[in-house]
Amino acid sequence: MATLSAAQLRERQRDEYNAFLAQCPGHQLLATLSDKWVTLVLAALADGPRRYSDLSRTISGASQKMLTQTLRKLERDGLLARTVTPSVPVRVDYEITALGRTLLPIQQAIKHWAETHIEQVHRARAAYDRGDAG
Amino acid sequence: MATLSAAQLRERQRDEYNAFLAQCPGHQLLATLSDKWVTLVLAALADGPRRYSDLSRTISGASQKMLTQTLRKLERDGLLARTVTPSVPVRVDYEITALGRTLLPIQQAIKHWAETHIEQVHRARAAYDRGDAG
DNA sequence: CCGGATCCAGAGGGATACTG
DNA sequence: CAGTATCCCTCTGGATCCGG
Repeated sequence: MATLSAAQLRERQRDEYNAFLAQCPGHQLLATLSDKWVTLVLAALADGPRRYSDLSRTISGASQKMLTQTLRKLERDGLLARTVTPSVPVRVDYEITALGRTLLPIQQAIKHWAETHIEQVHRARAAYDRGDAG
Repeated sequence: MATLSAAQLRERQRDEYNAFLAQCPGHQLLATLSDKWVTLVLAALADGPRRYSDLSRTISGASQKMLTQTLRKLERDGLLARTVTPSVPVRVDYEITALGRTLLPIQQAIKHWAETHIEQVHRARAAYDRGDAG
């Protein structure tokens, strides 16, 4: 019998690729960037430090779970800094780091491409949905 | 009673934001870019046209469902072109479009940032996971 | 005030079988 | 060869309650 069935082989290759993806820097960045709330958080912090509750109000669509989770992830990646002031009700401030700031131009580039080409994309979609072949 | 409970208000704001996201060009692009297979497909087609089965072999981790779905989405967005040759076994070729090519520099920029800064991120993560506060 | 823990629904992704 | 249709399962994201 063969060492591996076709299905097993495919599965292994998929696993290998997933393992590769987990290592791939580009994909890690993409994963971060495309996170639903990351862009908002970074944008909110671009102007200066903010308190948790402040962010929560600004990014009003996010549940605290998601906001906290997003902030933790960004903090872990060194993209923003968390400062706890042990006053009586605790006070927590978040601030974008130098590393985090280097990400802003990338976001701008993406935004720029998107704004420049989105109409072409929309036209292509409209044509496709009409059933145009050429 | 109040017009809206706090929960209802939050829900509405979340819906509004989701609606906004669906319209936001930047996020649409991010959604495309961060799709698990898009990068691979675009990269595979950067050198020239390819047949479906060829792509399937190159991107061996993807199921046909995912490959087809990815190709369809990219075709719909006008990022690549699909050519059907009605020979006896049907032949389908995929080719990147001019619009699709303008995306490659963005991918490169992302890749570049990632490769340049990933070590800082990894160090930050290691420090964070060790429990370093500062 | 900040956020951890738990539970739950819905979307995304995959295996398999079938069609032109 | 190049898909389409179906079922299933994991994984993300959100609500809610609880603790420091």
